[in-house]
Amino acid sequence: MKPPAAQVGVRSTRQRIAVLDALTRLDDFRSTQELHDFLRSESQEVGLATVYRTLQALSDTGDVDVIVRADGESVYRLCSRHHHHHLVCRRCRATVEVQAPEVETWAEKVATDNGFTDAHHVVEIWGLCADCGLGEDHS
Amino acid sequence: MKPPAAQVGVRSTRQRIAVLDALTRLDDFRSTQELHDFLRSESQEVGLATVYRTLQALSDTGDVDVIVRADGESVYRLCSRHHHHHLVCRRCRATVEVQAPEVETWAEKVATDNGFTDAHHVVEIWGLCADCGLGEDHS
DNA sequence: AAGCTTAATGATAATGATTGTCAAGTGCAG
DNA sequence: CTGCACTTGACAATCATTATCATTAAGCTT
Repeated sequence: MKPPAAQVGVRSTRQRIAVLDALTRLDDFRSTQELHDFLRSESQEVGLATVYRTLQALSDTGDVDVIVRADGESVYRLCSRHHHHHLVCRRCRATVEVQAPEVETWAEKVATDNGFTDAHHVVEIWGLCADCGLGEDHS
Repeated sequence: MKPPAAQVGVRSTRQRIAVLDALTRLDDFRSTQELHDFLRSESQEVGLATVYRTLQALSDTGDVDVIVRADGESVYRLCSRHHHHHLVCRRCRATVEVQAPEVETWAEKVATDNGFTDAHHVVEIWGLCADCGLGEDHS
């Protein structure tokens, strides 16, 4: 009557291992497309849809951090060593990574004080970098 | 030589007034599409593209707050002049406004230290509010 | 090792939010 | 009132992400 249920569960595939390995080595927030390009640059053939699916699964299980950038694109990073933020030039897109222990503490406190749990935060600073801000003249 | 420059600046149009008015009455984070639907439900005919443009302009001038939801969609809400941040429940979307003088100072310093000028920043804290975090069980 | 069940993959179409285009409309200084 | 630059709106174009579905392969079972 009952078919002999072959198996149930998550399988370990070449593709998943490749994505996880890439995340380990990149160690920074990357979009799905970037991860996909990176894998291709190493001749690791993994379908784009599979990268999407894998990242989604990893984020569901909490193995990777996800943040949604200002343009709406999601970026992923292996959970979760040194958390840092970004200072971005709104003109040339130059990016500086910023550490901010005090902000981490502050965010955690704000969340706790308001009864929130399991809090994450996103901090982005936009401005004009030294080069772009020189002859700048906008109201 | 110089053409008699009819005018320069932002104009007050029926559409912009309608969007602003809708934001005033809704008083909560709404997506562009939601705003557009709301306007149509009141027979306020405003093109979708115009709603997008208006919200974008308002966010550029700092008249509305923008946050990017977890699904990548941007949502807007009229905001008071004073700069503040948000603590948002990722489940029920309850929002708490947060003041953070120390973060303002920090962001300004980070920008200046790196040669950036005219800096703005966005700080969002996501978590589970007291209600939603109660029987929570996510690995 | 071979069979077998079903999760996983990948090529591609579909979706949905947002932006670009451009002819037609309109606020407002003169 | 007039003219022009700012705006609008209908629709095409983008672009990230998701759905589809036939094919491949992980890993129990025998």
